[in-house]
Formats: sequence, structure tokens, C-alpha cells
Amino acid sequence: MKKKLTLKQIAKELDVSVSTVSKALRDSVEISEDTRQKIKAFAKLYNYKPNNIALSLKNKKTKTIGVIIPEIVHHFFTTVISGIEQVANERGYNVIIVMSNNSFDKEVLNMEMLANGSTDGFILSVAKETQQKGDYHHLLEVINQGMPLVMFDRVIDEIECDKVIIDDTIGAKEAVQHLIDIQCRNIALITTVDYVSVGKLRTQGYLEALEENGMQANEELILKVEDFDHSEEEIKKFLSGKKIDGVFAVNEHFAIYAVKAFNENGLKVPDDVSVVGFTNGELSKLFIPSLTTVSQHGAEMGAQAARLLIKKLETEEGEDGPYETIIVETSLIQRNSTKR
Amino acid sequence: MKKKLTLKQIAKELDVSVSTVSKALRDSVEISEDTRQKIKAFAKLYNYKPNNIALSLKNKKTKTIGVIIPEIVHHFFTTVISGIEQVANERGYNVIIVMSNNSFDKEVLNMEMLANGSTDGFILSVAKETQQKGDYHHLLEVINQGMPLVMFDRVIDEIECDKVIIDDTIGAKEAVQHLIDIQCRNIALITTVDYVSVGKLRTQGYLEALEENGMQANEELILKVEDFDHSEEEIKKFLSGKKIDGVFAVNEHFAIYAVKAFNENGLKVPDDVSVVGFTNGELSKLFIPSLTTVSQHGAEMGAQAARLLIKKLETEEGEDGPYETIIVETSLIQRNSTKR
DNA sequence: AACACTTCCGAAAACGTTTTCGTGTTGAAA
DNA sequence: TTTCAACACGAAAACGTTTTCGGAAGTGTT
Repeated sequence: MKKKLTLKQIAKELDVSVSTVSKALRDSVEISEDTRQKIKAFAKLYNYKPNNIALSLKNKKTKTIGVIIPEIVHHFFTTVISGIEQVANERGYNVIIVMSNNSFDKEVLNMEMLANGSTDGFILSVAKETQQKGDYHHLLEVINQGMPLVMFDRVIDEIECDKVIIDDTIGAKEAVQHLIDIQCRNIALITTVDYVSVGKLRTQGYLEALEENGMQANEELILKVEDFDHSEEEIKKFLSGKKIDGVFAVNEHFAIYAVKAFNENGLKVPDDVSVVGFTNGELSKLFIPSLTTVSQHGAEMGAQAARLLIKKLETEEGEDGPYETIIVETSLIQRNSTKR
Repeated sequence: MKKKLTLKQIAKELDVSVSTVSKALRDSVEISEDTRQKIKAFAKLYNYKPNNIALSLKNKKTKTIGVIIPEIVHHFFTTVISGIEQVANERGYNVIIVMSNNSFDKEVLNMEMLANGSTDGFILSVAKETQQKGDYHHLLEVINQGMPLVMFDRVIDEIECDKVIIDDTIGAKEAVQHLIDIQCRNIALITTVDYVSVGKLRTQGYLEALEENGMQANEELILKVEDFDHSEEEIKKFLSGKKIDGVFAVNEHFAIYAVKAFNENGLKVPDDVSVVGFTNGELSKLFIPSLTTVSQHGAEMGAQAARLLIKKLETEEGEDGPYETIIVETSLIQRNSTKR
């Protein structure tokens, strides 16, 4: 078990100083062609690789970016991570991923842990609990220390930083408009409680679409799911006995549960009722019927977030350029859960 | 933008030496109660947190573990990561995740990058391409440097290290046995090409189950999918026109494509034909019909892998204990794609 | 012979910690 | 008054780099 080779060991072995070795390896002109060759040959032979930790300490840069997500077992986030990974790696950055599990405390803890030197900056989608609490001290602190922060998907308006979002309102509006276009007249909405920002915005899109078409919103047709874990039953109960010919659900699962509920009630999707979901995951693609959804282009969002962050990291400390907010387009993917 | 507080700054501010500050914060008895209080109060007030990088350099430990997976957009791997995260965080470790995208080169690159000080050890599921090439120099090198390595799921027999696997053969055998038990007599197998170790093992389980029941394996009923991206068509073509009353597929996707193919041919699952998949993902749960699958318990595998790794990390450098191989049980989850 | 210039290399500081080893001051015992 | 232990603290080394600065040879110019 040979330990890692260091400059010092090379120096001793070749009977020169550490500084000479360092310079030789970095092709400094200060070192004669002769010794330079000798040192490089030796280094290559024994496969010398500089120690990243030492470099980080010296340069005060770690070349890694921290990603904090609420949960990974969710197709959307995995696509975002893919996007981040890709551009990060292209530019020589590592990606370190932690999960908050939607817990405020874990978000704070993880952030503090990474902020102490492990990371140059953050990409973050805030935990549900954090949105609910409205306590953002950890975010402010990180920003205050000069660490760039990019928020995506679930962002916080009050915090000034770069952001990558989709236009939830417009995405939802288009989805509902599509339902209207195919002659749905009693369109239900299955959404989340209001403190989840995306739920709120998508609800707003739903309402706007109705209004623009001169249709009356009906409180009876709006379900705000309280508890994700029991959403299936909630949805089933909500849907039964109502006269509905279209459903807009703010995520994949709600949409699927809706379809299942209809099936059990003897209603055919899309013949009797059309369903549109949000987030274009595997589920939507493979389900029968395949689901018409609003696609969020997660990989694209991740890539943009990473680009934004790296830009901030590599811009001269000089002055924080203005903060940007990138809105990535959503697109409606028509499949078999809505009739043509 | 206040920069991070360091020991040196505290020392200057309070007019003591750096060592005194360090000792005070670590509750050394060498420091008088008086100054200790003063220093701690100051540190708390200004929210001092030690710099991880400096600690890493000093201790030659990073307290982070590197996870290398072939792809993240795959429910099984995300559950594994969850498991790893959880036990790692409990023990104060960070988790850094990189993807090989099933590419040999990326696997090597990422590994080298992390091996240079960023990580104390690795948890890895090897890339498809690596298995195909049979080039393991990067793994050997890492082990040689004294960095513990735990492989999971897709492991390499020739490499000596801790491993966490499922018994693919037995899992597959049980699945096929179940099909036999419910009176299937013409059971097809949809698997991968042989160099993917799990595909090979599951194929073996299929064959063993048949043999134990005195049934003849029929080459005609075995499909080895070459190209994942075009698996749907391959499967459709394979399945059409054959007399089949049961299918065992080595993953979720293949199983779903099989069901779809049957549907299109007017065959009912499970009435006319039963289907069993492998890997218990969201897809299997929510699909209609919901799929009977062999569950791999990904979170459990991740947790075990992390435990194994941390044990190696924290055991006295003294001697490498013997390598362990943990086999986590699979379980057959019966749902609606197989008749009762 | 005196001087200036290159060329090539090493010493040392710096990044932020922890830890070992002194060392000066006190108070008490002899 | 001397001696010694206990106490409280500081200096310095170490982890592995990079970089600035200074200096010893060697070369060339008057």
C-alpha cells in the first residue's frame, strides 16, 4: 500500500527543493530544460497527482459546487442533477449533492456544513418546510459570506440571487387552455396547499385561463391536497360524484391518481374526461394512457443553473454583477390522456 | 460582505495567540476558565465555524465519501443514494455523487479526480462499458492507495473489496418459480446481453427455475436486448406470434414494454399472460396493471454499503479486516400483473 | 579587474487548523 | 530565601501546495 506521492517526496528523491519540483511541473521558465525533463519524467512514472485539498486551501477555491435538493427520489430532480453535472464537469467542477428531505433543519445543517470550505457556491431548491416557515437566515448568511447562490424551481422571491425557474403560471395556463380547446367545460384543479410556491402559481394559471375564456371558477372543483402521503384517497373522494370533463393536476402523481379514480368509477380517459399533468417524468410517458403533461425540461434548468453559478464564481470578485432570473420555457406534450 | 472568521482573526481581536484560541474552543484544560469563556463567547457571537478544508489537510481525512453511479435517472439508484445519504449523514459524513453515464472514461476520470484528496473512500456501481472492457486499473490503483472501496449492484468478482449485492440468481429463480406456480408453462425471458453481470445472473436464475421443475428451456423464448434505446421495438417484435403465457423481465422497462406489446396484440395481462419484472420502482407500483416485481431494496443496499465503508474508514489503519460481501434479500412483490 | 546581466535554484511565507513542547509567572513548601 | 509544582499561555511545526524574493554561479562587457 503505497501512500500518495507528494512534492516533498519527489524533491527528496531527486535531490532538489520542493519549489523546484513545483515549478518544473508547471513548466516555469525558471527551471532549466534539463531538470525540468527529469522531474516530469519522474512524476509521470510514479503517477504524481497534486493534492486537491492542499490546492483548495491555498487557492481558497474548491472547484466544487453544492447542490441541495428536497428529495432525490423524484424524477424531476434527477434530471436537474444530470444537467448540473454535465456543465459542471465540462468546466472542471465537482458536484456534491445533499438532500434536505424537505426538512428545514436538515437544510440549514447541510448548508452550514458545506459552507465551511467544502464548496464554492450553491444550487438549491428550498425545502417545503422552509417555505412554510419563512426563515431564510441560512441563505442570507451564505450570500453574505460572498458565496454565490442559485435557486431553482422552488425559489424565494424575497431573496436576491440568481434564479432559474419555469413560468409556472403560463405553463399551467397553457395546459388549461388546451383542455378548454378540446371542449372541456367543467375543469377540476388538483393542487397543493398554498405555501408551496409552485402550487400557488399553477393555481393562478388555472384561474387565469378560465377567466380569459369567460368561464367561472368553481371552488367545488378545486382540491388543495394537504398530505402528500394520503393524496390518493383524498383525490378519489374529491373526484367521486362530481360532473367533471377535464382535470389539471399540478404534478404527475396527482394526475395518475385522478386517472385511476376515474377508471374505478367507470369513466374512460380520455373519452369521458381529459387529464393533464405537470412534470414530464417516466411515469407520464409509460402510463396507460400516456399522460399529456407540461414538461419542465429539468436538465435544461440544471444546466442553466450551473452556468449561472459558474459565471458568478469566475467573474472577478470585483463586483457582483446584477442578479439574473432565467425562465426556461415549458412545453405541453400531448399524449393520450386528452382527446384530440 | 464579511469574509469567514478565522482563528487568527479571533486571536488578534482578543489579543491572545492562535493556539490559545484553538485550545479554548476545544475545551482544553490548559486554558483558564476566564479566557476560555471570553473566547467562546466571542466565537459564538460572530458565529465562528472551523474551515473544513484546513481540517482535512491537517487530519488527512475529508469526512466525505464518493459515490459513483452509472446513471441517476433511474429509480433504483436514487433509492440507493437515499440509503447512503442517510447513514453517512448520521455519522457526520458528506456524500459526493458523480455519474459515469456508463462510460469507462468518465468513470476513470471522476475517480481520479476524487481520489486526489477529495474523498476518504468510494461506493461504486461500475459502468456498463467498464464491465465490457474488463479494464479495472483505476479501481486497483485506488485500493492500492489505501482508499476503501465498496461496490454494489454491479460488482466485479475479480476485484477484492467489500461488496453489497443481491442474489440475482435466487431473486430471478423465485420470480420464475412464481410464474410456474400459477400454471404458466411457456415462460419467456427478456434480459440483457451477457456482459452485464446482473443480466447474466438473472438469466441463470431463470434457467435454474425451469430445470428444477423439469421444464425445458427454449431458446426461442429468450430475448437478449442489445440496445436499450430501441428495446421497445425489439420486445414487440420478439413477443408477437409466440405462444407465451408468462414473461420474466430483468427490469421494469422491459416488463412494461412487454405488457404494452401484449395489450396491442389483444392479450390481457394477467388473464392471458402473466408478467414479472425486476426492481421495484414507482413505475411498477403505479402502472396499470401494477407490476409484480422482484424488489431490490435499494435504500437498504445503500445503507449497508455506507456502513461497510465507514467501518473500514474508522477501523484503525492497522490491518485491513477481511473483505465482506453482504447479500441483501430480495422479495417478490405480488401485484396485478400476475394472476393469483 | 570590475561590473552588470542572465540563468537556475532554494528559502520562506501563506492558506487555517491542531498539537507538542517550551517558558514565564505564581504560590506554596522547605 | 530558595526550590518546585502547577498553571496559563505562546512559538513553532505539520499537512501539501504555489509564489515571491533573494542569491550563487556563470557569462559577457568595458
